[in-house]
Amino acid sequence: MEKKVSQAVIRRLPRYHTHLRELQDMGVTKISSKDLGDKMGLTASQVRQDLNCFGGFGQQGYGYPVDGLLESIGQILKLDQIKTAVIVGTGNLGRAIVNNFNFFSNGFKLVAAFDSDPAVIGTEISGIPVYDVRQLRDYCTANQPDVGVLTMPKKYAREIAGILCDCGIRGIWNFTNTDLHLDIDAVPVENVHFAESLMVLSYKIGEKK
Amino acid sequence: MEKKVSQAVIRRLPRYHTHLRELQDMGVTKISSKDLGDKMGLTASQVRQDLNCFGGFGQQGYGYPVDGLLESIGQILKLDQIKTAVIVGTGNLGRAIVNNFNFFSNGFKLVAAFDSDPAVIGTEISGIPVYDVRQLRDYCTANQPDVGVLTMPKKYAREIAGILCDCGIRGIWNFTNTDLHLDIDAVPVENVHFAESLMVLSYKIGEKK
DNA sequence: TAGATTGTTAATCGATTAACAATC
DNA sequence: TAGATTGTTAATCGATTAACAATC
Repeated sequence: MEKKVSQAVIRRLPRYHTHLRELQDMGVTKISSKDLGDKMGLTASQVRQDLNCFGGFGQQGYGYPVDGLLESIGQILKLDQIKTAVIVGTGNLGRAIVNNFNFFSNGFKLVAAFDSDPAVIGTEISGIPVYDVRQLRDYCTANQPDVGVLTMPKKYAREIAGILCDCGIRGIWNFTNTDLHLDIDAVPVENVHFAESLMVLSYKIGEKK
Repeated sequence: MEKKVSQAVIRRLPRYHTHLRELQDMGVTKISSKDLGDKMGLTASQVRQDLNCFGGFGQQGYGYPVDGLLESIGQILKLDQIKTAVIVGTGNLGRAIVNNFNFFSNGFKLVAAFDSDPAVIGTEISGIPVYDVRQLRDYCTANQPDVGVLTMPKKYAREIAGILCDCGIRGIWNFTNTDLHLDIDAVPVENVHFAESLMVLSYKIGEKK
């Protein structure tokens, strides 16, 4: 694509994907921008504008084919290109993610976990080996994982992110409730900040009072 | 406040709070909109516009007092008003949240957990009692918690959300990777959608390629 | 006082919505 | 064909940035 796509549109892409998959599961084969918009809480116009950032997936007088559009959005999101991930930190949250998160359906394969606790180093979690965090640099240099998942205490976030960037990581999925300021800003960071989310909820509740 | 504050501003409030707390910890007593903006990746102008949605916290020629501004933003976010929360679902993610998430520093007190697994019903997790999910309606009717945290499998999300709304819940913190469409849209929902976040990262990595 | 920096208005920029010709 | 619905341009709306008088 030539013209850059706005952040707002990018953040809606996964939602299109999810809703289209739902439609597919229900056996729906075509959908109009109007109906898809209603389902997602968007206007028909916005749906068409969003999709046309990437190409003309619809057909006049008909609508959009669910299967085709779902596949196209999957390709735009690169879900069809399997990328590898390592996770640093196997406390409760890290463990929850390793055990339950379906990396594969989001285009990822989790290949290794790292921790500093001797009690878990050398074990496996759901089939993923846990290595000593001191081996992180060597491992990443040798294996070139695509993404690092940060689930360790926030005080180590900068240091670990630095190591990952040194080794050529391509993206960071950050759960540490810290704004990472990477030296290399070519490395995209996606934050999942529980605390910020809950504070927003706190605010909204206050408003409704 | 009279004029409604935009979503974009609201989502930045927790970040102001976090960064101001950092400054406070470093012993900084005053900060200009310029310096705060630099720290957060915003323009000085935007910082001033944002803060002036809620009041004039600064002083010409001086800047903003860190302590005072931090406290004011805490009040805007209602962090000083303790609200109660119940969590539904004590799998890995639910357990991770119960064990590790600091509800208190975000203005909440977690009071109960619910699950359907007989093996955990009747136990405690970090001091929080786990009840049978079938008791959820009665418990909420009797105790009127403010917020429900959804960490159960997504297929139950609608049903549980319905029960919570029936009982007068004031907000929902939704981890189920589903868009909840509540009947009562007076109840705010905050989503923490891991899959959407990772898909966005997948997209961004693809762009950098 | 002079310098710094706010609060606030105006200008710009970008995103959403509306409109409609194209066309299946 | 007639009806439906897209792709796309134009209009509107809202958010960000710039500018500057007020003032500490």
